[in-house]
Amino acid sequence: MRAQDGTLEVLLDHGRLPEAALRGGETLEAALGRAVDVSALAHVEQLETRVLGNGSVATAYLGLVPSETHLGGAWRPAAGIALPFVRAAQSRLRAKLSYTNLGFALAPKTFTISELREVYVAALGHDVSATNLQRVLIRRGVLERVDGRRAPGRSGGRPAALFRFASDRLEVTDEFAALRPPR
Amino acid sequence: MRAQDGTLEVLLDHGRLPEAALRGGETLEAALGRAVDVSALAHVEQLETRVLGNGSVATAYLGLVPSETHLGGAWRPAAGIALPFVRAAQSRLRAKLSYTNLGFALAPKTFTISELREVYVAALGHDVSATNLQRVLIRRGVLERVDGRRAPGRSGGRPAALFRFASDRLEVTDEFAALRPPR
DNA sequence: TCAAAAGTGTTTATAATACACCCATGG
DNA sequence: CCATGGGTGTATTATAAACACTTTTGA
Repeated sequence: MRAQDGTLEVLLDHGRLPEAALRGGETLEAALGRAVDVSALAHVEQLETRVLGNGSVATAYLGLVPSETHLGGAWRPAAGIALPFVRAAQSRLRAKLSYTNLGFALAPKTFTISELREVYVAALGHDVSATNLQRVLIRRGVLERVDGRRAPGRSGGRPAALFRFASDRLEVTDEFAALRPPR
Repeated sequence: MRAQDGTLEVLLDHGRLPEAALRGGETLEAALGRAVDVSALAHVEQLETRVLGNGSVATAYLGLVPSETHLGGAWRPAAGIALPFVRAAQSRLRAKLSYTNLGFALAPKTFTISELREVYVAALGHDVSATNLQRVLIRRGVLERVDGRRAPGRSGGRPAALFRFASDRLEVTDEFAALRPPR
């Protein structure tokens, strides 16, 4: 999946999810490597395994492509795809954006808060305040300032500060609000 | 897994996790039914699928047994078991207790807050305040009062009110504290 | 009447949202 | 100098932990 122009998209192959058959002795990840170009994926995680109608067993993965990475193929808006695996991927993504640093896998290396906001809006499917997004992620230590500023467009405006994710590996940045251990 | 006498336990079969081979065309759940008595499980969910050393593919499930349900076999404290599947199950359980009503699958049908506290302590691995546990779960609508009280023991004390879980199916009762949609 | 266990009232802490206002730039 | 987009300061809200205190029982 990727967040492009405010929309969450899925890469399809002839109208289906990309797939590859498991060869004997091989790891699941090795088979995944034949289905997609994993070098383009900033994050991969396993979803559900199910027995399909034809009796074969399928294990689905969620792979995330940063918006600056080019990965050719038929990208389609995730909202229009009713496959259970795609639903599962969307809901997993939405949840993890809330309590981990997973945004790193969708955003470019450096970005303005406005650009990051657009990524979160695409993935979460609801509006996000740039002001609060910045403060939450800074407080959690997920975002870092980067030198320089983005020049404003033709219509003016204050130049935007640049940020990056402090880590490019999945980290749980926040415990759940409820039932945390006593001090 | 089950929470028994303040300890989280795993059911083993000859020192291993119970397992069954998948027969052609069969669902994964059907195979699961040959590995364990699923009628004793109040909740089942899939964990990870991995290729084992011998080249076979294994899909692990987490099944929860209420503490009042008798399910014979070799129950062992989960803390002493280093298997990756068991670790994954524990951490999944801990997380879901925080933001869902999953406690219904470990607790008896009706219980006092003290008894429920013991279940949560076993599963979470840290102390839990009965006072706050009650208030959080009541506020969320997860717990309901039940008529009657539990008589105190020999040493006296106020009789405890009885409660039950409002639902016996998994429900997400609380959004994550962060990044929730605007009103 | 005292110890034990259960439960309530109230304060405190934390972390998010909401919103008014200030800053920097292009035309 | 004003429209535009970026950013900060501060108030409000939500939710849970902490803790003092009250209730109800057995002996």
